[in-house]
Amino acid sequence: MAAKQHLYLVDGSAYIFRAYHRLPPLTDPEGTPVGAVYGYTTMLWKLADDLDKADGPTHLAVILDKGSTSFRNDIYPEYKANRPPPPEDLVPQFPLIRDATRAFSLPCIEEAGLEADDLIASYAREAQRQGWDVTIVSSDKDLMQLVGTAGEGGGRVDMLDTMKSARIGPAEVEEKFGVVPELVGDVLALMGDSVDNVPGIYGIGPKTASKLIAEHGSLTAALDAAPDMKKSKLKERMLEGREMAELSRVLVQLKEDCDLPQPLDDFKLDGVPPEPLAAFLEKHGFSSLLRRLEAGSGSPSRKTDLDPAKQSAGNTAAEHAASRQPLPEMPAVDRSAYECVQTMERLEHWVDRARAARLVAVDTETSALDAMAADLTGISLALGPNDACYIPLRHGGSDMFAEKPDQVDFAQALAALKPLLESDAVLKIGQNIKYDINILARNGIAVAPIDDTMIISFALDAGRSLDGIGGGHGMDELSERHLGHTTLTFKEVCGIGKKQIPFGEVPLDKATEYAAEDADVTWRLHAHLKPRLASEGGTKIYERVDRPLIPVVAQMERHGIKVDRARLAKLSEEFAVETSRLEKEIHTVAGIQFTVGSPKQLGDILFDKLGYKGGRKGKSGQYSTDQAILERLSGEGAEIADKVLEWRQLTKLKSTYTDALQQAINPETGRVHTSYSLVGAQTGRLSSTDPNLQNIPIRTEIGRQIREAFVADAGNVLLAADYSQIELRLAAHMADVDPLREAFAAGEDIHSRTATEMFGEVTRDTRARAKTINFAILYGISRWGLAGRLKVEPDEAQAMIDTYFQRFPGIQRYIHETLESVRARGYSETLFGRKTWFPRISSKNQNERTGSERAAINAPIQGTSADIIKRAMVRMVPALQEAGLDDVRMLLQVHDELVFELPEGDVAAAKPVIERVMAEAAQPSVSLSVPLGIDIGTGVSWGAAH
DNA sequence: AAGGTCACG
DNA sequence: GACGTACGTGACCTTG
Repeated sequence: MAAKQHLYLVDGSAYIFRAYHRLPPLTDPEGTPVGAVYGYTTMLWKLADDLDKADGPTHLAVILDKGSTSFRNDIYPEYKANRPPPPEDLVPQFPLIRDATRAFSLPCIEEAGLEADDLIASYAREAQRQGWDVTIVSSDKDLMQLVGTAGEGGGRVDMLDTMKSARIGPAEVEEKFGVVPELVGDVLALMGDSVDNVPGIYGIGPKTASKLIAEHGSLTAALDAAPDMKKSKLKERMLEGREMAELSRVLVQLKEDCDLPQPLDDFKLDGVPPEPLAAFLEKHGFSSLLRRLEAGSGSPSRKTDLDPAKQSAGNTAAEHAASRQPLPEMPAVDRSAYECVQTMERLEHWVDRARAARLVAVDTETSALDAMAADLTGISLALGPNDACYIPLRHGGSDMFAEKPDQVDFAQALAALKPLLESDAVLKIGQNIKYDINILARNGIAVAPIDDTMIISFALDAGRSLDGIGGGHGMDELSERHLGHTTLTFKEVCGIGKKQIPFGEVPLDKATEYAAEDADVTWRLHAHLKPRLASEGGTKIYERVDRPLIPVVAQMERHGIKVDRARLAKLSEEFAVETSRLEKEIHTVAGIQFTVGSPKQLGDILFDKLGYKGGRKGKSGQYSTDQAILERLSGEGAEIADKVLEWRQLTKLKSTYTDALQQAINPETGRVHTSYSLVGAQTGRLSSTDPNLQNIPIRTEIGRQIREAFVADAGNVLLAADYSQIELRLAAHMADVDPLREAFAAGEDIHSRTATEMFGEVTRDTRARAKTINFAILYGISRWGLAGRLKVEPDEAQAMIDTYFQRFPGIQRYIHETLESVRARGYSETLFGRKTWFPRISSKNQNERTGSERAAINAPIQGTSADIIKRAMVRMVPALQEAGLDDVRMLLQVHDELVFELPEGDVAAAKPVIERVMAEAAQPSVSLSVPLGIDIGTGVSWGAAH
C-alpha cells in the first residue's frame, strides 16, 4: 500500500511579513534588502528537508497573494483598507520570494481576485477529499477554520507555525478560540479583526465573542438570542451590530471552491535539484547555506541527516554576521586531522610548537561538570584550523585491573604543560576558560594570560538573540552561528541519562575527535570574534572589565564559603515539623486530603470546592494561586490562605536552602562553592548557580536564619560591603535629576526626599509610596503596573507618574532619549560602553515591543551598576595585596554587595581599603555627579554582618 | 520539558 | 474596549 500522501501548503505572503519583522536587516552584495527572503529561504530548506520524515511533506506548494484587492472588496470596500503600506525595504523582497520558491523547484500559486487564504482553503479541501493529510504552514487565525478531519475517509488538516515550531491541531484551535474549528468563523465575525479591518461588533473582543458562540452554538443563534438578554451594554451592541456581524461572517468565510490553477499531483515533492538553488544562494550572498549545499551534508534533499531546527537556527545568525564581515578563509573542520598525543616526545613537540605560535586554544576534559569536584581526564590544544591534538591523561575507566590505553604519565604531562600554560609569552584561549582555570588551578597550574571566546561573544552580542534562533554564547551555538559548523556534542560522545559514561571511558579515537574539535573550534572562533571587538567598540569593556574579572571570580569560586551544617540540619528539622502540622490543618479546613504543593489542586479546592471568588488565568486555564491572590483571600478572612502561605514559605526554605545547601558542601573542602556565570544576565550582571548564592533569604525573619548558617572560619569574621541605592544614584546621575543628586550629596534618605517632592510631606505612607515609585521608574513604568503595586486606580497612578516627571523632568528626558537611541542603533549602552541589544524594540507585537522598551530603560542603569562592582572586584585583589592584607579573601558577589572572609585582626585595616576601592570604582573612566555610598558590616555569620 | 511559584538585587 | 502590565536572575515542585 502506498504511504499516506501529505500536502504542505505554505502561506508565503504571511510568512514574509513575519520574517521581515523578526530578522535583522540583511542586504545582499548588491545592496538589495534580503532579510525576509533569507528567513523564507531557510524555512523552505527546512520543509524540503523533512521530506519522507514522519509527518513530513510528500507534496508541497507555496501560495501567494496577488495584488491587494479581492472579491471581498466588492462586498465591503473598507476590507483591509486600513493596512499601512508595507515597509520600504520589504517591497523589493516580494518578487524575490517567487525567485526563492523557483530556486527550490517548488510550485508557486497565485490568482488575481483571490487571497492566498482562499486558494489554501480550496486546495486543502480537495486534498482532504482524496484522503490526503494537509498541513498549512501559517499561523493566520482565519485559516484555523480549516483544521480538523472532514467526512469519512477524509484527511486531516493541521497547521504548522514554523517560527515557533508549533503544530496547531483541533485542540490548539479550541484552546485559542474556546470553540471547535467549525465555529471559529462565527467567533471571528463577532470579534472582528482590526488588522484586516473586519468590523465585527463594536465592543466585543475575543473573550466575549468566544463565550457567546460557545453558549449559543452559532453566530445566528447568538444574534437571535440578543433580544431576550437582560438589559446591558452588550445587548444593545448585539442588537445594533447584527448587520455588521453578518457582513463580517461573509468576509471571514474562506472560499473553498476556487478553480484550482494546477492539479494537486503537480505538487509532488521529489528532491531539490541543486543547480538553480546554488545560483540563487550565490546571487544573494547566502554563503553559509551555499557552503552547506556544496558540502552536500545538509542539502535540502531526502538524504540529509542534519537536525533541521538546529540548522536553520545556526544559519540565520551566521549569515547575519557573515554579511557584515567576511569570514577569514579557513578549511572545513576535518576531525581526522587531529592527533592523539600518547608519548612524552609528541607532547613536548606540541608544547614547543605552541610556544613558537604564542597563541594556543586550550580545553580540559573532566569527570564531572562541577569544577570544584571534577578530576582532570585530558587536555586538548589547538594551534590553527585542524591543527589540534588531544592529550589523554586518565582514560581507561574505574576498573583498576582493566587494561588501560597508552597515555603519558599524569604528573609528567602536567609538568611539561605547566610552563607553557603559565608563560606570559603565550596567550591561552578558552571557551568559558574560568572552568579550565579552576580545574588546572586545583592541579597546581595558574593559567595566564588568557582570552575567552564566550566572554568576547558576550561583549559583542549580549541580547542579540534572534527568536529561538539561539542568541547564547555556548560553543555549539557559536560554532553554528559564526563558522557554519556543527560540533560533536557531549551527548553524542558520552550518551545521556543513565547510559551516560564518564569522558575517561570514551575510546581514545572518539575522545580525540571530540576534545580536539573543541580546541580547534575555540581557536577558529577566536580568530573570527576577536577582531570584531575593535571594530565594534567592545575592546574597552572586554579588556578592562570582563576579561580581568575571570581569574578574580575563579578565585572566589575556589575559596567557597563555610556553612554550618548542623545549624542547617536543625532548621530543616524545625521546618519539617511545622510543615507537616500546617499540612494537616490545611487538609482539615479543606475537608479533603490533597497535595498542597500542587497549584492546580489547590486552585480547584479554593475556588470550586470552597467557593472563594477569583478568576482563571493564563493559557492553561488554571486558577492562579500566587502570593498576591492568597493574600487577598487572607484579607477576606480565608484562614486556609494564611496556612498555605506559611506552608509555602517553609517548604521553599527547606527544599531550596536548608536541605539543598547541606548537599552542596564539598566533601574535600568542607565549603560551598557556587559557580558564577559572566554571561548569565543580558545587562552584564553576574548570575550564580549550583547553588545560587545570590538569592539567600534576608527579607523575612524566618528566612534570615539561613544567613546565620553562612559562617567564617575559626579566628575569622565575615565582612559584607554593599553599595547603598546604587541604581537610584546612577539614575540621578544619568538623568540629571538635581533634587535627587542634592539629596544623595547631603546624605538624605532618598525615598523621604522623593516623598517631599511628590506629596509635600513625609509620612510612613508617602515614603512607602515614593519608594515604590522610585523603583517603578528604574524598571520602566506603566500606570497599570504602578496602580497594582500601590493598590490605587490607574488614573491616580498616572497622576503620580505625571507629578514625578514634573518634579524630576530629567527622568522623562532620559527615558525618551534612551528609547530613541535604542530604536536607532539597536542596542543600549552603559556609562562604560557595555552594549545590550534589543532586537524586538520595534516589534509590531505590542507585548514584545513594550517589554523591550522597559528592559531598554533599565539596562543602562542595571548594567552600569554591574560594571562598577566588577571594576571594584578587579581592583580589590591588588589593592588588598598592596595593603599587605594577604589573608583577606573575597568570597561572594550579590549584585551590589561583596562578602569577604578575613582574620578578625585585619578588619580595621581592611575596611577602609574595601570602602575606597568600591567608592572609587567608576573613576577615572567616569566621573559621577553623585557619591557612591558604601555600607559595611562584620560578624561571625553573613546574617550578623548585615 | 513546561508552567507555577518564590527566593534575591 | 481588548491584550497584559515593573527590570534582572535560578531552583524546586508538580504535572503531562
